[in-house]
Amino acid sequence: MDPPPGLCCNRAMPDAKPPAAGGADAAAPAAPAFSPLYQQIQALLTRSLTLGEWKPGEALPSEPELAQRFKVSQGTVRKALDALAAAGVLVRRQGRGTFVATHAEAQVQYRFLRLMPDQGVREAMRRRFLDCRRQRAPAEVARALGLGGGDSVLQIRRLLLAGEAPVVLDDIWLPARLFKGLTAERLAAYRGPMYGLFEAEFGVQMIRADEKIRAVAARADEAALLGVAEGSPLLLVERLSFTYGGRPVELRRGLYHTASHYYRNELN
Amino acid sequence: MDPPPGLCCNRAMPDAKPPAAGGADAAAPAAPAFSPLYQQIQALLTRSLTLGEWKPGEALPSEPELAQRFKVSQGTVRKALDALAAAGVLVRRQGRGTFVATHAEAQVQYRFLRLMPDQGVREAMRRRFLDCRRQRAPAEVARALGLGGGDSVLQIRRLLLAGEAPVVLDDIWLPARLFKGLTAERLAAYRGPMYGLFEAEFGVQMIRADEKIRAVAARADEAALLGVAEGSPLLLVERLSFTYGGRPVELRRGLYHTASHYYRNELN
DNA sequence: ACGCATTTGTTCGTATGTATT
DNA sequence: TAATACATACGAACAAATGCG
Repeated sequence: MDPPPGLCCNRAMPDAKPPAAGGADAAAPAAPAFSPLYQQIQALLTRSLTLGEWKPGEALPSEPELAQRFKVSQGTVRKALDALAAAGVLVRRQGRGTFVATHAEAQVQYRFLRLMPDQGVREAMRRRFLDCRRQRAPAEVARALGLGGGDSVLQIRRLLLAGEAPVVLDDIWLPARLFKGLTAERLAAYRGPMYGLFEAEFGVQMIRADEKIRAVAARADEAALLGVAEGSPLLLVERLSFTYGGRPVELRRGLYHTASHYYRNELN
Repeated sequence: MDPPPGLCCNRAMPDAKPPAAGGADAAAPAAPAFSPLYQQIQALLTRSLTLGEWKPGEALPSEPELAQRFKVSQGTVRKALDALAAAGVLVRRQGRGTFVATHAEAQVQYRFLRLMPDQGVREAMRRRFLDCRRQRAPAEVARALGLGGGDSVLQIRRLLLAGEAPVVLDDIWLPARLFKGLTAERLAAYRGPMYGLFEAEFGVQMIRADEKIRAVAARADEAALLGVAEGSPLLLVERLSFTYGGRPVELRRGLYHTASHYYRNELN
C-alpha cells in the first residue's frame, strides 16, 4: 500500500486502510476494505460512465491520457479497461480506441437475445407493440426492481415475429421515473433494438442481466397471441436487467415459442 | 515478427510466416496464419494438457519455470495462463499455484448444471441410474459427435432427484471407444459428479459445452419417470460437450421439471 | 498511392505486494 | 521466519490497425 518508488500522491482514492493487522484471520468474504489500484481506476471509470461523461458508442480518452489523468501508469489503466471490456461495458478496437458498449450497433444487435432459428442464420425480427401503460407497480415487480410501494411502472407488451409467425411475447416493466414520456408510438417509431432506445433517449444502459428459465403451459390469451394451442409448452424467460452499480432497471417476462427456434447458451 | 532485442531463438513455434505482403488486403477472416506469442504458448499448454502432462486438479509448473521452458518472459506466460483461466481450463490460486480445472471438486461441483431451486441454496442431488447400454450410434448422435456410421456409443439414462422428487431425466451418449468399460455399476459407485469420473477414469475432460434449450410436452414414459402428468411442459436441454481442441465427446438430452427449479443464466 | 500520426496490442524487464506452506 | 507462488505496478519499446493528409 505504500506509494510506488516514483512520485508522491500516487493514490487515486482517498486512502485505503492497511489490511487489519492482528485478530483472527477469518477474513469476512465481503470485506476486502481496500482494493488494487487498477480496481480503483475501474471504479472511477465506472462512475464517469454512470455520470454520462462518455455516452454509448463514444470513444474514451486514449490510454496515455487516462494514465495522466489518474496519475498511474498506462499498464494500470490498461488493466482497468481490459476488465471493463471483459465485463462487456467497453469495447476495444485496435488502432481506433476504446468505446462505450452499446445495444444500438448492427454488429452486436440483440446482445441479450439468445433465441436462434433452427435453420438459417439469425435475422432481425419484426416487432409489434400491443400495449404500453403506466400503472402502480405490482408487489412482485416492485420488489424485483427495488421500488417503493407507491412507485409506478410502465408496462409494455409486444410480440416478436419471424416472418409472419409470432415467436416471442414479452411483458416488460420499467420504473416510470426513469422513462418519462415513453409511449407505444415512440417505441414503434424507433429503429433498432429497444435497449438502444433506452440508451439514446433515456440514458439508461443495460450492462448485465440475470435470467430464470422454465417451461410452462400457454394460457388462453398467451396462446392466442402466439398462435399456438392453449396448453402448449412455452419457454418462460424472466429477465432482470441491471445498469451501472448493479441497479435493477428492467423486469421482463418473455414467452418463447420454441418449435422452430431455440434458446442458445454456452457453458464453460 | 523479429526476435525481441534479448537473446536469439525466442520463437516457441517452428516459425510463423510474415503476414502475406502484397496482394489484396482482403484478409480471409479464418486465415491469420500466425498468432501472437502468448497465443502460441497457450496452444502449447493446451497440447500438454491434452497429452495429460498435467492431470485435472494438479498444479502446473510455476510461471518462471514455464517462462524458462518456452523461452519467453514471465509476463507472456502469464497472459497465456490468464487466457486459459478465463476459458475455465485452468484455475489460478494466489500463493499456491496454477491448477488444471476439474469437475471433481466440491467448490465447483456441477460446473455445467445451471439448475437452481426456487427456495434455498443448491444442494447435491441424488442420482439414480436407469440404464447403460452399448449400441450403434443413431444417425443424429453420430453426426453430433462426429462419429462414423459403424461406431458404437454408450447410452446412459439417469434421474436426478431433489429429496424424493425427480427433477431431471438425462439421456447421455458417449463414444464407446473413449469410455471402454464404463458400466452402470461403476457410475453408481462413483462419488461426485459424472464429469469427475470421466476425468479420473477415462482421461476425458469436458472444457466447454453448447446448449440448446426448448420447452416440450412430456411424453408418457418421460412423464412417468419424472412423476408429472403426460403433456406437462418440460425444459429440454440438449448439450454438446467438448474436450480440448473443440472435439465433441458427449451428447446429452436433459428433461428438466421446472416447477420448483429454474435454469439460471447470466447475460453480459 | 503513400506515408504519417494515433491508438490499441504485444512483449520484454524489473520491483514489490500478498497469500500459502 | 523463510521460501515459494501468484498478483500488482511501473516503464519501455515495437507491432499492427486505423484514419487522414
